Amino acid sequence: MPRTSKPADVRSAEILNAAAGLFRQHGVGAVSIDQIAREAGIAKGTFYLHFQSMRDLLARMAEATVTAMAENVERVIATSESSPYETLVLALAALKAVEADHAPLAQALDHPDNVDLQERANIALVLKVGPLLASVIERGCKTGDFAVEDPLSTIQFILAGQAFLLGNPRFGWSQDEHGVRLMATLRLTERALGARPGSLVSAFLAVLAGAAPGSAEAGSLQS
Amino acid sequence: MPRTSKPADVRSAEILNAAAGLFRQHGVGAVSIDQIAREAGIAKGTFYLHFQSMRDLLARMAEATVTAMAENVERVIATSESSPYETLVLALAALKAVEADHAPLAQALDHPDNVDLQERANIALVLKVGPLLASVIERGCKTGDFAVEDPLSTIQFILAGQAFLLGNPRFGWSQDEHGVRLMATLRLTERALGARPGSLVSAFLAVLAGAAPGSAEAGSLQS
Amino acid sequence: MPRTSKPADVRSAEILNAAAGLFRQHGVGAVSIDQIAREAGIAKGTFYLHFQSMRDLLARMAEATVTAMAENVERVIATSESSPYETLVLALAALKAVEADHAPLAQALDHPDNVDLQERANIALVLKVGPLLASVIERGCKTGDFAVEDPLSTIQFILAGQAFLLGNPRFGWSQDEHGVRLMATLRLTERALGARPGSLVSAFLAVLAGAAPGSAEAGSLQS
Amino acid sequence: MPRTSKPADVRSAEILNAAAGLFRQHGVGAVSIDQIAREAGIAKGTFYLHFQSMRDLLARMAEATVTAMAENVERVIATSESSPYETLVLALAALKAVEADHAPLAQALDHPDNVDLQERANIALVLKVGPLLASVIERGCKTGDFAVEDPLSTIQFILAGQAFLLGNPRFGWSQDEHGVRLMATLRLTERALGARPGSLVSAFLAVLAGAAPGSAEAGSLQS
DNA sequence: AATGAATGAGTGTTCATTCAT
DNA sequence: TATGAATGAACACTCATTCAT
Repeated sequence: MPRTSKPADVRSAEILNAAAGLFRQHGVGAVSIDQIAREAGIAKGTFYLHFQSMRDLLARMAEATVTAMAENVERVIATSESSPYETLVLALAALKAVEADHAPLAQALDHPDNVDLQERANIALVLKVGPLLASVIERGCKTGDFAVEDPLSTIQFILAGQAFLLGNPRFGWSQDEHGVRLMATLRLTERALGARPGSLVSAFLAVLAGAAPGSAEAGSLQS
Repeated sequence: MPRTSKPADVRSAEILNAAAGLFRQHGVGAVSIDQIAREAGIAKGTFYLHFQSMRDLLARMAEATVTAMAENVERVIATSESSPYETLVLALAALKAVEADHAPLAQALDHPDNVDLQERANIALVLKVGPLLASVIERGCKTGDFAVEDPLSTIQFILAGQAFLLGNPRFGWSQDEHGVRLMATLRLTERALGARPGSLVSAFLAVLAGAAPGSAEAGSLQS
Repeated sequence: MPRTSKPADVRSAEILNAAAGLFRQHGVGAVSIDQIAREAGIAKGTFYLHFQSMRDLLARMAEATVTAMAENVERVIATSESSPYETLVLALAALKAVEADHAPLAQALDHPDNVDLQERANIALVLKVGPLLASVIERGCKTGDFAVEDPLSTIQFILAGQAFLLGNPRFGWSQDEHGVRLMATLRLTERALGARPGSLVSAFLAVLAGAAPGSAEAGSLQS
Repeated sequence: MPRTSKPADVRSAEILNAAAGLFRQHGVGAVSIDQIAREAGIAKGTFYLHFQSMRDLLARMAEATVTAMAENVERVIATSESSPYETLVLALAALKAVEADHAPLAQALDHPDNVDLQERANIALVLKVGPLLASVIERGCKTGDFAVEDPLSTIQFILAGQAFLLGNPRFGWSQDEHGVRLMATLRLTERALGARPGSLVSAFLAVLAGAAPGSAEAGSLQS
């Protein structure tokens, strides 16, 4: 009822945050625009001043998340002065960090019902982040750390498998099952990249033990 | 209006088939129970005699599909007398065959809107078919054809990556892009399984050149 | 809340009547489907079981009204054994009678806001009833009672003028003003049809004084 | 954003014109105040500085149109030195001219959805222009050119019939059908006014053949 | 006199589910 | 078992109007 005017981008962000919170609690499919407006402290009509439709909201939320992820990864790559091994692991960890930073936005993607939203992000991730990581691998190929024929296709496959197998809450892995699969993923990645056996695994453990960028329990990108 | 009584399982199968056809055409989200009932030639109320809800229908449809896939793979494995290489490739081909044979049920999963349904199937696939293929790999480890520490986790990751990266219509890969990623996937699989370089790729090409195994012997989904 | 099932045509008629009543009170533009459903004692969803949309309702209501008018006029013409003069006047009176018979359906057209609805009826009236009356006039031309070159165009013009000038509540004529215009209309019609001066006027007065078919205060067709 | 201040009547006229243009394109029912404001180059709030509501806008637009028509007719009558026949025909032509000159305002009334607006104009026309033409007819009665008892009622009926039957796009007359009805109308008018057979028809044809009077000298609606 | 972001009641429509027959 | 008319909560979205600036 009190009429508070705010810059468009601030309002958009508030709505996006309100929506993300509700999505996390109930899943995208169970949240109405009415609820979002209420949560954001605005009238229903105001929602439509900033978003064309629910679909529009979803798209923009997914885009914002992946953009943040790509930016994070890019920064890490540009900054890193370590070996390709560690750069790759740092980049993967940076990906995970977005979930902590952009909470609850990123976490909204976790709900079992949000497959649609999650998928948009995953696909954009494979397409946007894939090339970034491929460049790291190519560098590794020159240094002799890696040996792959088709870095882009390979890393995209790995991102896809990881996003789907480890990032999907529906599998309902126990912590142990998750750990086993994470290790298998790292070993698979080592082999796929033609890296020295154990190299990525140890680099990953080193990062975990070290500055642990992003989140302590790091391990999966999406979940 | 003609009141035809049928055994419960026959009716269920008819409804499932009617639904699959509509899902393929319009996507799950755009199909109402009204339409399904009409397509199945029954009254709306009758639908609820056989399915508790739309959610129930979706779950059972996904389950039926994956069950058929698992049965197909199992049959291939039990029958095959070839090397583990070829058995594995035959099994993967049998998996794909279900999509062709069990149309329109299997194909319904292809529609962009049906991610939810598709995912249920993919997850069940990873959980059900993964162990079957893992057993083939274990056999290969004993014969020295493969060398992996954790066959189950590894093949599950690969199934996941493949299901997501190659099975998802939203990526919109061109035929070329698809081919590149398929080859990268096979090479990645070779390495991940510790197989001789080129072995899987050539086995796969051999199968392709051969009798296109799998599709011919496929059974019916609802049987 | 009590679930009462009725034949489709009965329900349709009930809804039509409920709608007509509300339209008369508030005008078509101010009546929501919610209100109609409440008035008809059904759930909102039930409305859509019988009418595709509000537009559909309007169209069917207008059609029903005009159909009744045309049938009334046709019956009068078929039955009448009087002179063309009287037949014509009787037919015009029968038109008016529909308002009494089909109340409140016909009266709904009276509200100032219902121009759209009213117009559909008026147009259908001109097109459907025009030819019927034209046939009477043609008969009159042969008997020498009338003398017109183009009976159809002429009577359609007269129906149009009368529907608009006398049937439109927005003019807000006083009873006197209305009477003056009615008489002028009759004299104009006499002349337009080439009838003997005073003939129609007196026939009209005779009908009024006689059996007064339809409604006592007859005089205008639409209002 | 540029805050341009203008006299109230200029702004009103601009808004009226903007609205008329949109009404013509989309029909009154499909035009929002948002659109009108945008078209007029003002903010939404400014609209309400000049018009109380949409209803108000419609009423004033109809009034403006008819006022222009009445002024046109009055000017013709005052100026004309011809016979009552020709004066009458000239006046009727001047009426039609407004539709051409005051486009898009006048033409907005032509859209099928704008019946409400059209009607307001038609009614005002009958009430305002009717008396003007009646005076011409009265003059004609004195000169013996016409012979009518009640000039006002008669000409009002004729205006009504003509406005409704010939001015209503919903009838969908073909050009031929329209022509037939126009001629019938003229003959009917001759008879109704007691004019010499053929007199009006030939006067009308003469005017058509002449300088297409009316359109040239028409004034501006908002002036 | 002008702005335009904010309001919120209101709309038409859908559809999973129920239940009297 | 089967029917299908009836239900009604829920939904996305619109738009005339207000008011703080």
